[in-house]
Amino acid sequence: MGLSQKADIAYLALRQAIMEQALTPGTKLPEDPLAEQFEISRTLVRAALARLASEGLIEVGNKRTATVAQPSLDEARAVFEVRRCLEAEVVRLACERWQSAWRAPLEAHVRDEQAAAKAGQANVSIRLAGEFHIQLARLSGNPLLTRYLSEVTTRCSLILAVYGRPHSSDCAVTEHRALIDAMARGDAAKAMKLMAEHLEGIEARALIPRTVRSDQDLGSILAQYAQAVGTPSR
Amino acid sequence: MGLSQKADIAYLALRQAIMEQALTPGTKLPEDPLAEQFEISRTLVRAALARLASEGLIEVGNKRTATVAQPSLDEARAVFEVRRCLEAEVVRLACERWQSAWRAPLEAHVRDEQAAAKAGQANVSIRLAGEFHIQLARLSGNPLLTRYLSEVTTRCSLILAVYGRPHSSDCAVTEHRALIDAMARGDAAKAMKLMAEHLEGIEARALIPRTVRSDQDLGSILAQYAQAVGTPSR
DNA sequence: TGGGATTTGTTCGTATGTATT
DNA sequence: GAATACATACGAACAAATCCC
Repeated sequence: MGLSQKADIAYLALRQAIMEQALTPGTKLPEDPLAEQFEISRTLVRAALARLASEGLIEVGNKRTATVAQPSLDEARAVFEVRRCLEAEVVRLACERWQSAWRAPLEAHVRDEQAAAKAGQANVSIRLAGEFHIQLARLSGNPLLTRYLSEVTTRCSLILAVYGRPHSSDCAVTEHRALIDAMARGDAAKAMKLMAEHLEGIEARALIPRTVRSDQDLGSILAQYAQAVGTPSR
Repeated sequence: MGLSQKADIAYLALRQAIMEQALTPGTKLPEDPLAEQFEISRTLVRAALARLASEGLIEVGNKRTATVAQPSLDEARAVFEVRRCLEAEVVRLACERWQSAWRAPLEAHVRDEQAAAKAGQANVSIRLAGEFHIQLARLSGNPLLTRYLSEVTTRCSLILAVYGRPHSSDCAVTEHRALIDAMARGDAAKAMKLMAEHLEGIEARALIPRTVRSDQDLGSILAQYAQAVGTPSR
């Protein structure tokens, strides 16, 4: 929204690359290479970068080359705090408005997560885990809530890239299954409790500092994300 | 943030004009007049508009002139739903981290609200009422929570412009005072209850449809907002 | 319906600031 | 520490689409 078609592709590709930790925190994102990679002008690149910056995924400003953000511990805690609050509301609303037809697609998603985990595709696994929560948010029927949750979820992926254990699969698949069960039973209290514990687990795993890599080869990384980033998330 | 100094001024001025309902929903915002008004180029105007659009305050896209947004009833309900959730968290955290030094500034703000209300300055009154909630959010110590709450609060002002009673002062001053008292006493439960009722009242007043005006004179309206929009809100 | 004026989308060139040798 | 190279910020101009009469 607000971005043109082509700029949207660049935005989505970069966003997904960051989510999957293909672009690690600290990586520089110069406008010219990005423009060439996506075959758009710098103007559109700037629009995409501006949006990523507004969502806290990259750091820009003052004639400095944009870089993938490296959230501080304080920022990380703030993001998790807001996420707990939003996820609780999501679960509450999803339970309240639950429809039996919702169960199958959620379970299918969890199966995908499991498949990715078994296949050892850590990056895909991380992305799918995040998307599960976004799927849930959609069930709330509230587009704004969905947008906010989408933002904090993506930032959590980034935080895990900085502070999390390498290859720790973001969410335990079994916890997602338990959540679905509780919601399908209409047990809102249980579902909210499960979600709270689930997030607690993620946050605990996320607060183990480790060293960061930097300065990778942009072209080879983005090539695979440039094409067919799928349907816009909203 | 992300916007240059001059673009920031345009953003803040437009935002405040929308908050104070000086620019009513449906008003067109052509880029050229704005550029002239703020003495910046269209590039910077576009940056400011993009940000306003991302916050749901204006509608853009599809080669159409940007207009002040006219939230639908569904959107309005969604915004209030998220606001209830965020405000509850704000109050909870503000109580948890309460410091006695916070009381005086809050009470000073409420006095300003009262003065504006007595002076019959409906627009200033609406803005101050919104800013009280943003002040509260800052006390949570969570910048992300503050940003989100700031966004929904501003959108609520817009919603009141579309659906609210004319000149209904957004928040009853006495309710703000009661809220401060409860927090100062450390009575989190009471404070959260007061906030919930307070928001309920606002939402109830906001859901009375009325006709909308449109197409006003941009120049004369923006002239007063262009200068000294004060310090950036974050 | 059609045509002209207006307005947006986009590109590209220049100036300015930063980082590095 | 100064100079060079590089990347970004900004603005002017062009083309395409829309709106209005």
